[in-house]
Amino acid sequence: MKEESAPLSPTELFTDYLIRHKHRKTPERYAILEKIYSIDGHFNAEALYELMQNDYRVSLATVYNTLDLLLDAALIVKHQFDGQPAQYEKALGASMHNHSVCTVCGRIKEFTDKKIFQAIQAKEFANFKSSHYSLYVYGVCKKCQKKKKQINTNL
Amino acid sequence: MKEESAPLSPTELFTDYLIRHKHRKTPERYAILEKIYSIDGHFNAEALYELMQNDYRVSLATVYNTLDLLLDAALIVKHQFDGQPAQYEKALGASMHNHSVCTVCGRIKEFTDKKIFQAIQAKEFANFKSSHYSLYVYGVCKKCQKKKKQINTNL
DNA sequence: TTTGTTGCAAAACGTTTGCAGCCTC
DNA sequence: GAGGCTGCAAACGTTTTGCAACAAA
Repeated sequence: MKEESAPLSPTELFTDYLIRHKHRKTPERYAILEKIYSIDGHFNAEALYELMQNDYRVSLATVYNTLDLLLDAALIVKHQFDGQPAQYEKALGASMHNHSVCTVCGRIKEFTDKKIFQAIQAKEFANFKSSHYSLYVYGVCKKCQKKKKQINTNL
Repeated sequence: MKEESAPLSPTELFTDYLIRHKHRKTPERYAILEKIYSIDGHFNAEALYELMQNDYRVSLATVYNTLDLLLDAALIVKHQFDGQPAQYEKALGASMHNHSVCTVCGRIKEFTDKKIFQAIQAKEFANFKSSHYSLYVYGVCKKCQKKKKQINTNL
């Protein structure tokens, strides 16, 4: 059985990145990466920091430092939803998805759409090498539609 | 000449919104709206505040307050690019555009694409009434591609 | 007259930074 | 052994808040 182009694990990719950029391979960094890849869905720096306290204790500063490295290594993705602190999620193993954001309650849901994906993938830039994208569709969720209707009726 | 469905001006729409939501029609709010609609492209709260000092003086708190109202009234759009303070832009009269963001230098450019636009417009949600969207394509701009190449070569 | 809005300054918040000691290389 | 990395706490910059005075309704 041939093994050409076996997919590299997040850890292997991170090691690769650290070596290439002449950064040190500290236990803190690997502990954070592992924790992140055990999380499904979004998380923020603070929440990750709290989670870490249970097993491998690291400072919040190191969490931020490592998140920056992982971002640069394209192992995680960062989202900045309105009033909230920055949200992160793993970049590997998760399906490519978009986000719908309720402008009233802030609720965020994920969705996928083949046509949208293809249209964006097909886009060619003259002076720009694109790597990934974030699409946020804003609107009002079902729950909040009711509330809004009341306001408009009461005018 | 018939005049059915004459397009309402930002000011008219704002008045409408304020009345509907039982908010007061203060001169500060209209001054801010007017200033915003005189700006082409992005701006942040601080920059808007500075600009206002020249004609109608308002406090920074009022700027933030009014930006929130205009956001809710869908008269402006808000963007949260990475390290930067929140960026705003008028929602009416501007062409629907997307943003490409260089992950190295942070440079942001606008672009339009009919197919992407149509694909997103066509998307139907089961429990969500969409109103607008933001698409951020991340990658590396030409200038920064050179720098990166150097790093990877030097490894 | 009532009460939402303003300006001001202080506080809050997420994130970054400076520095001494530590640990990878 | 040298220099990058860590933890800690203090600093930072943006945004929010509390409050007294003001003004729209």
